[in-house]
Amino acid sequence: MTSSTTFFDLAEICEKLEKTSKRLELASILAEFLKTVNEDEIRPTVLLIIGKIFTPSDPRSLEIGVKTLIKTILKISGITKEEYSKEIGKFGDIGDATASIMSKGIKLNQKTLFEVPRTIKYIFSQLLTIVQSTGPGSRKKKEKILENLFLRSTPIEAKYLVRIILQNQRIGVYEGILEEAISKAFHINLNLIKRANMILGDIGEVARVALTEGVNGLREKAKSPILFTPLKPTLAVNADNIFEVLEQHNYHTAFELKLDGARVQIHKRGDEVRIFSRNLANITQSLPDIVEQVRESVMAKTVILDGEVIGMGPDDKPLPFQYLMKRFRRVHRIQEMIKEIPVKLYLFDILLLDDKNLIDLSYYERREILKDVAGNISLVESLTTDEVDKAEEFLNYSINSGHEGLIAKKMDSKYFLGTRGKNWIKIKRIDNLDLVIVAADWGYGRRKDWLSDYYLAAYDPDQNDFSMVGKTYKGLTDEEFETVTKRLKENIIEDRGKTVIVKPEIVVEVAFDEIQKSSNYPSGYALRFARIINIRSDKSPNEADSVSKVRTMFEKQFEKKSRLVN
DNA sequence: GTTCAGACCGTAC
DNA sequence: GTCTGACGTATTCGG
DNA sequence: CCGAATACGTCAGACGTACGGTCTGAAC
Repeated sequence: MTSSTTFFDLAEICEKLEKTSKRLELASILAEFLKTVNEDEIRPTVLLIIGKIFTPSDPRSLEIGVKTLIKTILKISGITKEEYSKEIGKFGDIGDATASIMSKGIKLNQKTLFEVPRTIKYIFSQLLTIVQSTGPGSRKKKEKILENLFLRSTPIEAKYLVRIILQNQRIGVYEGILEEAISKAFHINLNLIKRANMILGDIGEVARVALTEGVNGLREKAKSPILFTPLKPTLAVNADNIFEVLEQHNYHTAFELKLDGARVQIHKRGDEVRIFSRNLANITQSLPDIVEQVRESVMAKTVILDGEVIGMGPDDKPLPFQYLMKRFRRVHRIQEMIKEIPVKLYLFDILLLDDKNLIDLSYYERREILKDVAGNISLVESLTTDEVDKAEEFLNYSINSGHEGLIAKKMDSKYFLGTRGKNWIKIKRIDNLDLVIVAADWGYGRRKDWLSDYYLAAYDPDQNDFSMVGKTYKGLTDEEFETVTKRLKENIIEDRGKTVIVKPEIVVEVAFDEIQKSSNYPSGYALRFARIINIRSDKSPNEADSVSKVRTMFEKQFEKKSRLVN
């Protein structure tokens, strides 16, 4: 049991996992492996497996991305950038490409390689050192550590090191499978594991507690939300129409406005307020105005609140999401920006009140409690109805008020979803345009043999040219990728490696949520959440929608939304 | 020594 | 953020 | 009535837009 596992063992397990696709098998393999890991290494091991080194307890990140990684590998291997890119294209994976280069390119010093005990803990601590180094010269320092790490890696270790650093393991295992594996390894009910993961927000810590303290320890920790430890927020699934939603919820649904902002989870004890983002990052310092408001309005001793922060114009109409982003996560010139871009908090849920756990109450009960706690902070407008027409009307009201749509919440649902599935359902309105594919990127991973990411352009009749308004890789089936790739390959004008310029010929119907101002695209506009919903074989490129139509649609958005000068 | 542009990165959606 | 496909399980269908 | 077909929920992995922050290195 105490036999220590090495990074090599972990890499081998990853290799094994990557080769299997069956979910149950994945969980079994992982469970067996977890049983061999000791108390000291269980948390690092679990976090390394999913390439998610950084959690609420280690809030900062590596700040090492593809570019830096490529740079270091080039340095230690001596190959050219072109050769590396070619290799990446061949494998459709940067990890495999790196392993290939390492196995033929680098003369490893076998002695140093095996002298160094490359335990999981060691690798983890090296990565943490990278995380913790900041300030002038930190870049260089990080690269040096990386270099050393790779110089002491076998090819297979290098492969998974690369993927861990990029937080993209692609071995078929993420938190869901991991939860199953932990459940199997330590014989603990899966729902308890899921609940603990939601409350602790750290799957590595869940595994550690499961191993060291067993069911009872886990149960104790998962009992109730912990103040100042952010918990994973419930998320909503999509639906097309209101009828479908009502059916799903047995006609016991509260519809809430879906605001286009950022999710916040607010923890408060006395005067101490902390605000967390959807991904559990602490963003308190960016929102001092919200902190102040919560301090003044919420009288409860301890409380955890769930809500949305949106940009709000002086005319009381919501601001486009882009404006909010200027405020969120900001650390400089905050006071200035508070005046420039006003932000407003709306609450819609409460998870803890005066140390009492509320997540196991029904939505309805929580909402009633929230009303009393919120003081003069606005609650998200809501409507409880079982009639399609009334809900439809409310949806129109939401859209006309400049919001995204509705979110339907099952009246009797707990905050914790367990195995039940999603009890929150969102309904949005989408727009669409007919656009032309003018270029494409080769795909990655399972899409490596397809041109799978398309540059979309609107028609400009004045210039008889096409002006780009965004990219998309979403909406096509495998079969459609196959045929579109074939067609595009015949139309290649210029081959730039990863990107290919094609003759503008294929017209696609593209759905999107919003048109944004863009400095990235020549047209000056970009589509938010673009996805292809149809291949318009019946349309020729000059029948595609025009740039001026895009502009008109962009301007039209401000009939409902607010806009700030410059 | 200071300033500034650009590359790179993480993270809201 | 959206979307597709794979897997597992629950439910319905057809002989 | 039971095995086969289908429906449904969940998970993972494809990658998009935008923004600000930090570090580096060149120009002054």
